[in-house]
This record gives sequence, structure tokens and C-alpha cells, in this order.
Amino acid sequence: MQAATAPKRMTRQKAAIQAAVMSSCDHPTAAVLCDRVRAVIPNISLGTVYRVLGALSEEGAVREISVPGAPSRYDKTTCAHAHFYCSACGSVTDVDVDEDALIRHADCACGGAVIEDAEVIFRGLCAKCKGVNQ
Amino acid sequence: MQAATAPKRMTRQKAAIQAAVMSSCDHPTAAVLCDRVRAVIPNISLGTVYRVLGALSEEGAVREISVPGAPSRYDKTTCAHAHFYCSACGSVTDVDVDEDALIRHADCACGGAVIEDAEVIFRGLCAKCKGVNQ
DNA sequence: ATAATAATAGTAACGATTATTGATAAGGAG
DNA sequence: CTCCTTATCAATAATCGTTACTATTATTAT
Repeated sequence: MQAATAPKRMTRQKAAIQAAVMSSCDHPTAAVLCDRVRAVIPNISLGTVYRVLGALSEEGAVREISVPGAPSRYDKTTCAHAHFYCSACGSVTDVDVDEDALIRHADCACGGAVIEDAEVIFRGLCAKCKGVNQ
Repeated sequence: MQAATAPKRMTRQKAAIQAAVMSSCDHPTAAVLCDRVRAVIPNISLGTVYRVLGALSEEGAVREISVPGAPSRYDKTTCAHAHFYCSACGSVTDVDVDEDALIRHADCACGGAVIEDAEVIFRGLCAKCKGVNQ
């Protein structure tokens, strides 16, 4: 019998991409992840990185962080948390905000809708860039 | 002598675009706004709409709502509030969440950074689409 | 090992947004 | 008002992030 749901194959590429995300302490873009994986698989394609990241995102293994006007970042999923985007250097850092409580609160505010997900992103200048920027 | 700061000109185009945003009860995209303004200025360019919206956004007259994977929406700035994006029909609605409190709380969480702005976007199914979607 | 087929590399295509360019018109000086 | 400067315009090309396509490769079941 075959799996009726989803045929999955573990490939070197997928394993390497997942490992790259899991071992990242920053919040790399798909392009950066592609560069890092190329240390192991030199000719891996950016399209593959995007496709695998999309799959990992759907199965909940990684989290995609959409940044307005900038490429998405990817994060190993721990607990739900918000993100801070520095508009000067482009770095993304974690911010401890109770996202679940936010969703629960908003649930009351929009009657009838089903909230599946929330994205909280702060924008501004990080501590480093605040000092530099005249 | 010339103005050293910022030369601003009020044009029919800018006035019409601003009026279109101010009189919108929904959250139109740049393309939709362009269509609406074309009722008044038939040959206005989408590029102009984008440029003017960018300027209005910088001067704080309108607010850009970035929706991951979909074109940005524009809103007249009232008080800070979050948005709900229906992944089925693409509609964007307001959600009453105290964004200022969120920023104040996050301010403590990320030491040293200057938070200028926050974007809170919920994703899911709106009341209408929840019923339709089998 | 072999066959079936999911996943890949490479590249083309796509949609949203931005930049470029020559033409137009706003606004101040005379 | 007329002229001049130059910000803004319409049109279009270019850019960027991301996705789709296709021939080929590699994984898994047998």
C-alpha cells in the first residue's frame, strides 16, 4: 500500500537546508541560506532552497518571517514570537511578545473570522545603528 | 535662492490620489486606487500612484499595509490598529488591537533599539469565506 | 540491481515595485 | 502676463524576490 497523503523523500539538499536553518542563530534570507548550503552542495539551486523552505514552512519545521519591502527571513520554530527589523542594517532580531495572547485578544475583536496566524514585526533602528546614524 | 529643505507641489494627481485614499472605506491596493483616480484623471500612471503613495506615507498622511505575498494596501491613518487578511478572498479588515501598548511593551524587550513602527497582521478566513469554504 | 517517480539544477517567467526619460506644467521673478 | 527653472508627469524599461517549467538525477521500494 502507498501513503495516500504525501510522498516524501529525504534528499541531501533538503537535509542540508534544514540543517542550515536549525544551526542558524541569525535570521537568514533564502539567498543567504543558499550560500551557506553551497559550502556543502556547491551547485544547489536557489529555486530548490525556496521550494524546500516552503515545504518545511508548511510542515511547521521552520518559520517564514515576511519583512515589508525586503526578502523574507527564515527561522527555526521555537515558541511564537515577534521580530524587529532594523531599517538601517536590515538585521532581524527576536522580540519577546506574547503572540498567542494577541491572537486570543484579537479573536474577540473580529467576530466570526478564524485567525490562523499572526505576524508582528517592529521596524526601527537597532542599538548599533542608532549610535552610528549621526 | 532656493528652498534648502523640501520643495512640494500640489498637483491634480496628488490631490486626487490623496482624496481617493481618504474617501476609501476599504483598504485598496495601488492598482485599485489607480483605477479609481482614472475616473477623474483618465491617463494617470500607476507609477505616479506608487510614487505619491510613497510620499504620502512618508509624511504620515496615509498608511501602507504590507501583506505577505500580496500587494500592499493603503489606508487613511487614524489611530494605530492591526489588520486581518483573509487568505481566501484577499480582503483586509481592521482589527482593534492596542498597537501602542504593544510597542511600549516591546520597547522594554529589545534594549537600546528605537521602535518607529509596528505592523500586526493576522491571517486566516473571514466570516464570509469560512461559511463558503466547504 | 532495477524500475518507478519524486526531487533537482538551471533557467525562464511572473507580479509588484522602482528607476529612467523626454515632455509638461507649477510657481516665482521681472 | 511672460519667461525660466525645475518638480512632477506618463510611459516604459528595468529590478527584485519568488515561482513555474523541464530535462535530468537520485531516492526508495521491490
